[in-house]
Amino acid sequence: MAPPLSTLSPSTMAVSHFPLSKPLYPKPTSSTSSPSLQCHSSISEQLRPLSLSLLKDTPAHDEPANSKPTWVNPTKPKPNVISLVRHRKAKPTSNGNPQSISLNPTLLQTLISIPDSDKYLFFSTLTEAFSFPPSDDDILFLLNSLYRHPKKSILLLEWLKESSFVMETIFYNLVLKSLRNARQWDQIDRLAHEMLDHGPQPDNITFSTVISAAHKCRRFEKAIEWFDVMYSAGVIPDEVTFSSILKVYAILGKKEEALILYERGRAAGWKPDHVAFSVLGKLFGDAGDQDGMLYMRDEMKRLNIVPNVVVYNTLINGFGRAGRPNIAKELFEEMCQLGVNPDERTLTAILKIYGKYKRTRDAMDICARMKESRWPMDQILYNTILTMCADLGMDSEAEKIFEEMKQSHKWLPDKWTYSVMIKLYCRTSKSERAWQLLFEEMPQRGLQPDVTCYTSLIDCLGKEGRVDDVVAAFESAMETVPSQIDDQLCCCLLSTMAHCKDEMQMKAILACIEKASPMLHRLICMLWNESVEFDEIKESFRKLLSKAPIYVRRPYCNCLIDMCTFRPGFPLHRPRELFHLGNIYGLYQGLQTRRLSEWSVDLRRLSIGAARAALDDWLESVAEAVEEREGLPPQFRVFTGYGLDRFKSVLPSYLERYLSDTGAPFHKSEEMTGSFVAEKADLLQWLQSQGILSVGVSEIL
DNA sequence: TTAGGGTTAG
Repeated sequence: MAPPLSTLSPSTMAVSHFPLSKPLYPKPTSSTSSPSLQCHSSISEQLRPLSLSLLKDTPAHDEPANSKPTWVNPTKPKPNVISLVRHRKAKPTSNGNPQSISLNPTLLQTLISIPDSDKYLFFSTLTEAFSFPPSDDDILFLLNSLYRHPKKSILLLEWLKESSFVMETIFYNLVLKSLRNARQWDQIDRLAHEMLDHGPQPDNITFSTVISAAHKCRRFEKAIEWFDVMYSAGVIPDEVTFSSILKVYAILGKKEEALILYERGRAAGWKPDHVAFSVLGKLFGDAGDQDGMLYMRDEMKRLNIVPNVVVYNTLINGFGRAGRPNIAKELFEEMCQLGVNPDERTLTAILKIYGKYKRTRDAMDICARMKESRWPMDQILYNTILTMCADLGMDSEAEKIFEEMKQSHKWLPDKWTYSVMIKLYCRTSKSERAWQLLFEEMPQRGLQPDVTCYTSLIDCLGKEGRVDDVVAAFESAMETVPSQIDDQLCCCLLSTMAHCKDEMQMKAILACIEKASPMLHRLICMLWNESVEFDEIKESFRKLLSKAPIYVRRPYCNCLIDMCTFRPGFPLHRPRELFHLGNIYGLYQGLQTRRLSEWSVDLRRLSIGAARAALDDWLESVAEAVEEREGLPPQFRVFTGYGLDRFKSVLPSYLERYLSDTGAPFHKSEEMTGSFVAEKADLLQWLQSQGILSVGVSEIL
């Protein structure tokens, strides 16, 4: 008998019944940061008692953790959360016509050529083709062949019903698959309900297909709904259905729900397979949750499951995303030692990580082994190697690979390749070459540049102060990829404004911004207007940020501060107002540090205007601390960073000049490159001389 | 596609 829905429904079994105020496994403290695959067994140990307390209404499960899963005795009560036996695929037998007739070879083509709307012709063609009831094999052949013709699949099903054929679940399942391929959710939902109401009885495959169809049609709520329906219909999901629904939880970021479902399955004796582990691995990896991934590894060890290539790929990607290149490397070497051959995706994952974390030696090692071991290659991997060279500053190697691709018959450069090369040339300020690739070579090869190509070029041209060329590149982007114009490109336009020489140039960029983002244009007009007050700016800025992706929010704020700092005409208080807003929205966390021996401000990752605002803000906070009679350290430090190339040295040079021009008593630190220090007495006296500090310094010193 | 589930690039 099916268990009551209230105890099994995933929507109720998760958060509503078991609110989790704490994570399911403990996070390591910041002092224990050494990455090791061996030291985390305690996580699962600590998870175990918690899981048992959560799972009171599941069948008793008193075996040791490392015993093999066991539900093999059919006299024991069947687990009611997950069926441990996978649904058996068996051909239907009820239509009593075991011998397949040889189908007219032209029948299929005839059926496909009939217009979808001509139901009469479709039916009469079928009736004519079969002088006696068709065999199940014939029907299955036709349904499989009509996979890419969903409307015809439905018509065939209707003809079978009208012909009083005994309908089998498998026929419906095949039609559902055809509809899933065509992403026709409403039809799928209708057909599945028809099965529930009138038969044939939906089985595990029906529900798995419906759930994965909801996933593919991005109707995630429907996937969860049908998982509930499955239990209420008395069909117990097996491991395939479990993986399908876990995948849906993963996409929705419902980590707790996924883990609780997983634990319930485990408590019922389920031994998850590679697919389930790769779904969980992706879930944890996307969340940057390394403890989750390590817990998963422990689980696999306990169950004596050696990860396959897909699980390794998932974990390597996940640890790369979580900022743990050493663990990713350990996993890669482990799989090679175990004889699990890396595939294209594995190599893509590990080389991406080595590029991102500047692991040149490791990257070269992999490239050498790729040649020796004849590891596989594909287009994405080829482009990833190119990206890696660019990330590692190996520009001449990147150019060599690019030229090889142009000569190649197999791995021709695509728009991704060009995007990498354009970015590389823009980074090294070779805007002419980037321009040539975008406007000449790509069209010659029939490649349509995407927005990232334009964004790289506009950013570079803007930094070089080539405003007319920025406008020309933007106009081209508006013409070719108008729907792709995004916040990142808007940011580059904003940043160009700070480099405008005159009002005419500024108006030209403003006109671009108006076309790209009317919302941003409105905010700029408000910032310009002295009579617009802080609260109005705040609301307009909030609207802009809330629709922008997270990674663009801080650059947006930086660029707006730069514009208000360096363009004449903006009210003088705007930069500090915007910096204050940036703080309110959490864009500038962790800039200031207070230790007993030293207070400091880190300006290294800010734009010039934002750095100036942050420095002024910090100096004021020091003055406030003095006025509040807080204990002060003997020394104060400003981190400005140091730049080796033209672009990276702009901020440190500016800040050095700014500190010097204001007469602030900061001098270059000898023991820490890229920072300036001041003694307490000198700084307080200067703060008082500038009117920033109102109390008398002699009282304090 | 051969009745159902998994992993790659700015």
